[in-house]
Order: sequence, then structure tokens, then C-alpha cells
Amino acid sequence: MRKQKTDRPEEQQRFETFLRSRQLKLTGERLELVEEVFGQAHHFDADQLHMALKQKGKAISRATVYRTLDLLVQCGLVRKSSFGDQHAHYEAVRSDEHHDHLICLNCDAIIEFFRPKLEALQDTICQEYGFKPMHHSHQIFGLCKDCQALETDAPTLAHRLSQLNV
Amino acid sequence: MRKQKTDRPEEQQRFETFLRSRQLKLTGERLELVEEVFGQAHHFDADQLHMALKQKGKAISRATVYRTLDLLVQCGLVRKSSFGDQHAHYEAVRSDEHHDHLICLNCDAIIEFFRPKLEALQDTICQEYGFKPMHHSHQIFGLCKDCQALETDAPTLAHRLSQLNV
DNA sequence: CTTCCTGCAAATATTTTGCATGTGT
DNA sequence: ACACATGCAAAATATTTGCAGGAAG
Repeated sequence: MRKQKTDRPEEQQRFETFLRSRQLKLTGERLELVEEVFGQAHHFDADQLHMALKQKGKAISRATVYRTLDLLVQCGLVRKSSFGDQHAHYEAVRSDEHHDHLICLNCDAIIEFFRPKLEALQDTICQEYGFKPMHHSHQIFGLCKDCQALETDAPTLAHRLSQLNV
Repeated sequence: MRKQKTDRPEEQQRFETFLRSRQLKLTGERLELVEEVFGQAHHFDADQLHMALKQKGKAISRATVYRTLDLLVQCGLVRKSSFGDQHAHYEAVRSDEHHDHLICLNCDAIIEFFRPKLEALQDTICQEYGFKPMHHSHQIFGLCKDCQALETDAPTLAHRLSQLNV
């Protein structure tokens, strides 16, 4: 038997509304996946999510993980991004606030930032080119505070830097 | 018999110097690839380059294309980036000037921009976070001047927008 | 009872790698 | 000669898709 609407967290309700609006079905897999996504602390990838679910005894197939993540992106509950490595990264959207990222090449820490002045400057640039912006991605790669203090392995760092395809 | 150094364009000379410095060899394939890369108008991907070479009767294997592009990136003659689709994009570096990109979701036009104020603002942000920037990527997706005038296919556009993994 | 969903395995797409053979230095 | 390079085909990686059986509305 299904729980009442009001028993479910907001994100599950939002997903349900979205699914209904498209005549799609609210399945156990979809609910479990949303729950796990919002249980994750920030950034994760498809494989991590798949593993995490498996560990909790919810063995949802990879195909369904990808299919559901895609729905969540369309519904606006999840953001998908690429950090220059070979696979996509995802993050639960907890507010509508857009942000950009600082990415540590040593420890993979991801620091979020938002600067209205920067957003405004982008708009100015677009205006000059007669370009209509619809989405943007701004990523800064380097070393976080902690990793600057540590002695980092220079060749490894140089390699990661050169392999960034962003 | 090899041509004299002075007969070759600057980028080939730079590549030769780089190869020598690492005890790597100056092969016909490598020279042809550099030539083609600098013959390309701006952005291209590995497959386009491979095709272009094949059409000119220089059938260089895919493996060698990838291996050589990697060397060119290391040597600084080529920049590698990802525009949110599934494959890497490359561009010949014709000057040391860094730039960012406006990317049209309708016609795939890539417009380069550089704004010192924006670069400075990034540095300020990094300072605040105690972050040491080493590389950055800033991409704005939307519609170029020409495509705004055209009637674009809204569903297609929405789909591309939602599928951007950046 | 219809439509949509799932898991599986196969297909795709892009890039990398092992190996035998070939080629600059 | 030696070390490095090439092409090929297979592997690796990440993601998508067709299909047959299963579940939601």
C-alpha cells in the first residue's frame, strides 16, 4: 500500500507531480532512486548511485538508473555536469539557486560558488555579441586550501591538468 | 629526405623541438597531422580530423590520431575541450591568448570571447576561497544572433538544452 | 487490460591498449 | 641496432536501446 502524499519528502512529491503530468508511472524503483539521490551528500555519478543502491539491497539496474536520472534532470530535481573526466556527474538540486564550481585536482573536492557580479558580466558579454544565453557552465580547476598546504605530487597534477578536456 | 627546418611552418618546428626534447620521433604521420590540425578552421573532433586526413589520401589510423593529438595537447599546440556532448573537441592554438566560448545550440557556431575583467573576477573569487586556480572553463550556451532571427525548433532546442552535461 | 516500466544483454560511441611489424635517429 | 611508432584488432568505459516479461493506472 502506498503512503499518503504528505508522508513523502518534498522531492518525491515534486517527482510524482512531474510523472503524472506526463502520464508516466510512479514505481518503487523511481521512488528509491530519488530517495538515494537526495540522501547523497552533493555530487555523485551514475555508478556511485548504482552501487549505493545495491549496497542497500535495492538492486536497480544500470539502465533504470540512467533512465531515471534523465527524468530527474528533465524535472529539474537533478543537475548533470561534466568535470573534464570521462563520465557525467550529478547533484541533487536542493534550491533553485544556480552555482558554479571550483574543483580541486588533488582531492576532487568540489566547492560551489555564486557571484551575481559574474553573472551580470556574462550577460553584458552576451549582449555585445547579440547572443541569447540559455545556460552556462563555469568551472575553475586548481588546488583547494588544504591541498596547497600538502606536498602534492607535481607530475600527477600536471598529468591531470593536461588531461582535462574542458 | 627531410626539408630544412626553415621550410616548415612555425607549428611544425615547435612540435619538432618538443619531440626532440623528449627523445620522440619526427614521423611523417605526425607532421601530416599537425599540418591538417593547423589547416582546420578552428574547432574539430578526432573523427573529423581522421576523415579529413583520409580524404587527402593520408590514411592515418585512429589510434595514431588520438596518440598524436595527446602529444600536441602536451606540447601546447592544441587545446582540448568538452562542449557537453559525448566527445572531445580540439582546436589549434594560434596564439597564447586564452579565450572562452559562446556555443549556439541551434547551429553549433562557436564564438570565442576574452574579457580581462571576467578573468580578474575569477581570481578574486578564488582568493576568497583560498583556492589556487590552474585552469578554467567558461562556456555559455544559447542562440547566436543569426539563429535568434530564424524560427528555431523549440522542442529540439529544449532537448539539446536538457541534454547538456555541463 | 492497456500503457508504461524493468532487467537483461547487446549495441553504440569514444578512446585506449597489447602486440607484431615497421621506421627514424 | 635500438628505441620508439604504427596499424590492427581487442579492450575499456560510459551510456543507450530492443525486447520479453512484469507492474502501475
